[in-house]
Amino acid sequence: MPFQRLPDSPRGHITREALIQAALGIFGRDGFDAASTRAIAAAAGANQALIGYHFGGKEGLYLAVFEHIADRLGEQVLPVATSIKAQFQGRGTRTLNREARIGLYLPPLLRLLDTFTAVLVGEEAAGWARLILREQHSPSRAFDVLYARIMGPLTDIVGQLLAGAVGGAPDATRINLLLFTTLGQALTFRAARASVLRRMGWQEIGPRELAAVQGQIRRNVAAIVRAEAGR
Amino acid sequence: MPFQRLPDSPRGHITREALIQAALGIFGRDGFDAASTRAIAAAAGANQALIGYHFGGKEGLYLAVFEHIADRLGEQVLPVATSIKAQFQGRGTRTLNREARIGLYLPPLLRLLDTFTAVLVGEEAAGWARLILREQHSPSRAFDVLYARIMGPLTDIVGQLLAGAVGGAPDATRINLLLFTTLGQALTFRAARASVLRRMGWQEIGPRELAAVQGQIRRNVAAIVRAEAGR
DNA sequence: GTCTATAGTCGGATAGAC
DNA sequence: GTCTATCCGACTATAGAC
Repeated sequence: MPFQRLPDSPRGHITREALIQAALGIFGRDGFDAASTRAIAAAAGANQALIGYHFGGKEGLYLAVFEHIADRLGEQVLPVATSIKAQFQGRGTRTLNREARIGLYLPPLLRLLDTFTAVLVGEEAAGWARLILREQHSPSRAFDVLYARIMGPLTDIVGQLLAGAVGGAPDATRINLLLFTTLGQALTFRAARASVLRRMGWQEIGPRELAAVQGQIRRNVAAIVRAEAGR
Repeated sequence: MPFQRLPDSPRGHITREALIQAALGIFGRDGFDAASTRAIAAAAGANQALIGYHFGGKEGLYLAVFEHIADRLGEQVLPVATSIKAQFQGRGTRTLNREARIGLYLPPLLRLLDTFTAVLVGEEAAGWARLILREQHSPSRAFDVLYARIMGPLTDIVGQLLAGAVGGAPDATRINLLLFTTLGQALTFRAARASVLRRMGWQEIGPRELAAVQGQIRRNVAAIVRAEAGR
């Protein structure tokens, strides 16, 4: 007996979503402090007082924006990540030799990094980046949301793949250093974007440039993993 | 006949410096928008109206802060960089074989990266980072100052060392991709600091942690360079 | 749930005395 | 060069009608 579930009070729900969407854009463009609730309300086509009603205030809206970011990021990178994870469920690595380990774990690692890089330099992440980097500098409750839902699961999986490829415990310091130096290779193209564009002479990081970046990261990570596995 | 040179109007000069110093701290902690000229003046022990007098306004002070950052960064990384550069003045790379190139260019590259990493994760860069990352997202005139005086020269030298080690033109796309993926390995530990600390279980990135990071980056870059030079 | 109106604050800039 | 005093705009939050 299939029937359409009614969203609880449709009007309010629509307003909420519009405000979050607008806030994402304005917070992302101007940063938390420079963004005004007036501008957000205007962009959402909603009344400024409704921010107080729906989210309690500017900070509450900011937190709701991070929930939204976590949703979207989760949709984009976690499916790839968890499908890979499932593939290796409960598989021991002790029995494999060096070449077998690399052959098994490196390809999915490189695929996951491709996805991560694409999301990171993509259009949509531009606004998120400013907010996320702000949280990295002075973490608030929003960082907890982000870490629990995205950073944690993501680093877990990349760490497991790295550990599988080079051998060792997934949470050992050595693997974690490998992990962050690996992710950092992609992160630069977002965090140091202006410097990259200026030196490269690029106007944007479009599909062509993305492919070049992904290729370089692939080669780098392959080289690193082979070197680290070689002892 | 040695005599003390009088700074041009001593009082004003002292006030200027105090304001810049205070602004560095407050802009760095709170960001440009959240920082107030009142708080900066208070921290400097100066009068709020003097910001207008000396710098024309908040934005002028912000720019002056970047000049200061460029000064300090220049003192910390450029000496190492230029001493290395002098060492390779006018040296051609065509005549060297693979092993000779690596032996010649890799060690100074790794030394320079050590310095870069140390400065980046160091205490003093904490405040700068927020401001610099903001400029990477939406570059203003302050970015021009920073790029011309620091990022440009630094990337030039690292690019030359990489080009020397793997062979090729220093400004080719391939070298530039190598360059940014290399620098990015250090950048993460500043830009994604909160995530690093949480996953690593570190309280701070002190001398011990810095050494571990530097070691990993050394091994990574060595592996990458050897792989890239190998064709 | 949505609106108007406004209270209450705080910010950057600046005039003008010293 | 430095200070006090103040202007004026912009902001967030909220009271209260609908």
